[in-house]
Amino acid sequence: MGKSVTIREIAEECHVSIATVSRVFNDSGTVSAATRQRVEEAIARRGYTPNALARSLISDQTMTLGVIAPDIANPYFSALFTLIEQAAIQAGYFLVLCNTFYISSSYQQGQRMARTEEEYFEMMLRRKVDGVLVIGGQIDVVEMSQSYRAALTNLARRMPVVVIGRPIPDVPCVFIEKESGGGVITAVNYLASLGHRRIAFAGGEPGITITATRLGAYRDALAALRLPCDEELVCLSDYYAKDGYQAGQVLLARGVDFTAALAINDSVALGLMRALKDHGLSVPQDVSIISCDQFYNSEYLIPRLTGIDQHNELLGKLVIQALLGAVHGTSEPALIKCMPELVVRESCQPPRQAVPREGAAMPNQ
Amino acid sequence: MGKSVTIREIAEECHVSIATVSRVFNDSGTVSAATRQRVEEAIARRGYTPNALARSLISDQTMTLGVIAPDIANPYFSALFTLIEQAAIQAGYFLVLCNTFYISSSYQQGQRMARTEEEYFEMMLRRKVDGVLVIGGQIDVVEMSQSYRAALTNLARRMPVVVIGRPIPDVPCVFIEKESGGGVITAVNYLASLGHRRIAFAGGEPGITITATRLGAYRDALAALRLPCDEELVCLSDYYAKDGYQAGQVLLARGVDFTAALAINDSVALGLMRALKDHGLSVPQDVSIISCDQFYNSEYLIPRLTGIDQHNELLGKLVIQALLGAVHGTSEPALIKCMPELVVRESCQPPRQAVPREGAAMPNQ
DNA sequence: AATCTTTATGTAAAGGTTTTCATAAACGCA
DNA sequence: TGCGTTTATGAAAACCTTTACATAAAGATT
Repeated sequence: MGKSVTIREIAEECHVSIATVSRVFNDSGTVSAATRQRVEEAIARRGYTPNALARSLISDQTMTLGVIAPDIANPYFSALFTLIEQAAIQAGYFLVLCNTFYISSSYQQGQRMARTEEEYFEMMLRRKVDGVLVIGGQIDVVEMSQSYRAALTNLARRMPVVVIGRPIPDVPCVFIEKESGGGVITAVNYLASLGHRRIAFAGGEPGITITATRLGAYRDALAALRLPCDEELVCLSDYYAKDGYQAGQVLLARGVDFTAALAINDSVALGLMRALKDHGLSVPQDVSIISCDQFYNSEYLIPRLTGIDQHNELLGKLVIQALLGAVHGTSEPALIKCMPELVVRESCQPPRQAVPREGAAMPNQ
Repeated sequence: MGKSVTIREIAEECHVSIATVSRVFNDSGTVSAATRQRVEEAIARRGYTPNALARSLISDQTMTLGVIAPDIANPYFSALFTLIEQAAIQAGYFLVLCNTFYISSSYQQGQRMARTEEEYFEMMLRRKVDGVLVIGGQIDVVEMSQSYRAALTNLARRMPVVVIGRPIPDVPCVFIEKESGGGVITAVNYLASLGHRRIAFAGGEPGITITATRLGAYRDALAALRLPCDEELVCLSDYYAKDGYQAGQVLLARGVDFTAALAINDSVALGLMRALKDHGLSVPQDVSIISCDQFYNSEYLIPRLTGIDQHNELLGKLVIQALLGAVHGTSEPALIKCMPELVVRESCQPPRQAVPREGAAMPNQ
C-alpha cells in the first residue's frame, strides 16, 4: 500500500524538527502553544500515526504476548483464550495466537497443518514479544523429546514464559498445573456411591499427560474401591465429539457391560451419549456419564451433564496474573496448582440392577 | 529480560563486518568458506536470531495480519479462525487476534471488556500489519455509526482490508457476504411442507444485519406461504445457549402454540431445546427445530439437529484467498457471496395435528 | 548591565538490520 | 608484466522514532 505518513513529513510541513513533533504527539517536553497547534493540525490533516516498529526498536518492548496452543477451535482453549485476551488488552498488550494442532487426530495422521512449537518459539524470539504463554501441547507428552525441552529452556532463558501443563524440572518457567487426578477420584467415588461397579473410561490420547493422569487416577480409585478395572473398560482416542462417538461404538461392540462411564471432556461425553442412544441405551437410565473436564454448555445438554469443573475461570485469572507478572518481572518461576470440583447434574443415577424401580418412573426424564 | 544477541556482537566476535554476518545468515551475496564457517559457529554458539522489528522497518512488511472478531469463544468464529490461521501460517504470516465482544450481551450491558473496533484499527495502522480481516461486528449493525464508517474507510485506504459482513458502498474493502436469507426461506418452506403452520423464531440480536436478514427472510417466507407471522412468535436476545433457553421460556410463558421454531444458530437451538424439555415438550415430537447456522457438533446432539449449513469451510477458503490476494495486491475491492444449504437430520417432523399417529410411534426416538 | 533561569527548539545518537556502493585482493589471460 | 574480471569484504545509508544533550532566546534577579 501507499507509504504512510512519517514524523519527518509532519516536521517538514510545519517547519519544525522531528523532535518537536514527537514532543507534541507524546505530550512530553515543552512546546509553545502556537507550534503545538500548528503541529496538531498537520497530524490530524495528514492522519499521522506513529510506527510501532520504530518505537519498539527503541523501547525494547512490543506490547505483544505470544500464545501457543494446540487448537483454538477446541472450546476449552477458546474460552481460556478469551479470558486471557481480555486481561491482556486491558493491560495494553496484544496477543499473537499460534495453533500447533498438536493434540488432534489430524496431526496424528501426519497432515502437517501448522508449525511446530519449536518453530513458534523461534518466531517469538525474533519478533521480540514481551512474553509467551504455552498451553499444553508437547509439554504434556509423557515421553517429551529432548529437542523440545531444549527449545523451551532456551526460550525461557530469553523471555518470560508461562506454561499451562505438566511442570518440567529445571526449566525456568512459571508452570501452572491442572490437578486432574483429584477430580477423577471424586467422580469415581460418586459413581460407586450410586452403586455402579463397572465404570468405563472414554476418550483422550494415550501418551498425553492429562489423559495419563486421569486414567491413572481412575485406576487408582477403582483399585481403592476394589472394583474391576479391566482393560476392555477403557477406550482412548482423542478429545472431540467424533472420538467419543467412536469410543462408544467400540465399547459397545466389545460387549462390555458397563453401567457408567467417564469421558475425558464434554465433547467426548456428547459423542459417547450419542453412540449410546444410537444403540438404544438412555442416559442416565441405562448408563451414567460424567465428563472429566466441563467447559461448555454442559447445563443445556439433554440430559444435563454431570462433570468435573476444572475451574477454568480461576485458571484463566491465574494465568493472566502469572504472565503479566512474569513480563513485569514481579513473578518468579513457580508451580501453581488448580483444584477441580465435581458438579452434579442429571447424567448419573443408580444402575438399574441396584435400584428396583423401572426407568419409566425416573424423575425429569 | 537480558538483552539479546545482535548481529553486531556476532560481527565483532568473528572480526568481520555486520554486512558479512547478514550475508551468512541470509545466504545472500558471496562469503568465503572459511568466514562462513566461523560466522555460522558464532551464530549457533551465541544463539543469534535476527530482530524482526528491525527487518520489518526496512522491508516495510511485518508478515503479520490482524483479525478483528466479536468473540473467539463463539465456536463459529473459532472454527473460522482456525481455518484462516492454517492458511496464513502456511503463507508465512502470523495472526494478531482482537476480540471486540461487540456482539454479546456483556457488551450490551455496558461492561467494557475490550477495545472498540476503531481503536483496533488504529493499532493495526501503528503496528504496520500487512492486512486486516474484520469479521462481523459493527459492520453488521443496521444503523452503522458514521465514525465507524469513517474509521473503516481510513483503514482500507491505508492497508488491505477484507470484511466478512454486510457490504458498505464506497468503502475500498473486499466484502464477503454470507447469503443467509436464502437458507432461511428454504428452512421455512421445509417446515411448511411437513405441515407446520405456526413457526417461531428465536435468538439473535435486534439491530444486527445477520439477525435482521434472517428475520426478514423468515417473514417473507411466511407471507409467501400465507402463514401467520405474529410478533409473539418472535423472541430475539443474543447468540448463545443461555439466550436460546431464555427465548424458549419467554415463548412458552406467552402461551404461544408454535409447532416448530427457527433458532438463529446451534447454540441458541441447544438452549431452546433445553427450555422445551424443561417444559415437558419433546423435540421433534412436540416441536420441530431448525438452526439457521450450524457450526458445531449438530450431528451429535439428541436429537441430531437439522440446520442450515452456511458452508463455513468454503467461506474460510474464500476469506483466506481474498486476504492473501489483497495483501499481495492481486485482488481488488469486491463482493463475494456464499450460498447456504439445508441439512436435514432428526429435529424436525410433521406436527402432531397434521399427522394422525401418536408420538410414541415415531421413528428413532 | 551582567548573570542566572526558564522556555523553546534543534541536532544527533541509538535501536538492529538490509542493501547499495566502494574497495581491495586474488585470479585468469594475453 | 599488465590489464580486466571475479571474489570477498567493509563502510555507510536507510527505515522511523525517542531522547539526551546542546543551543539560543527570552525573562527574571541582583
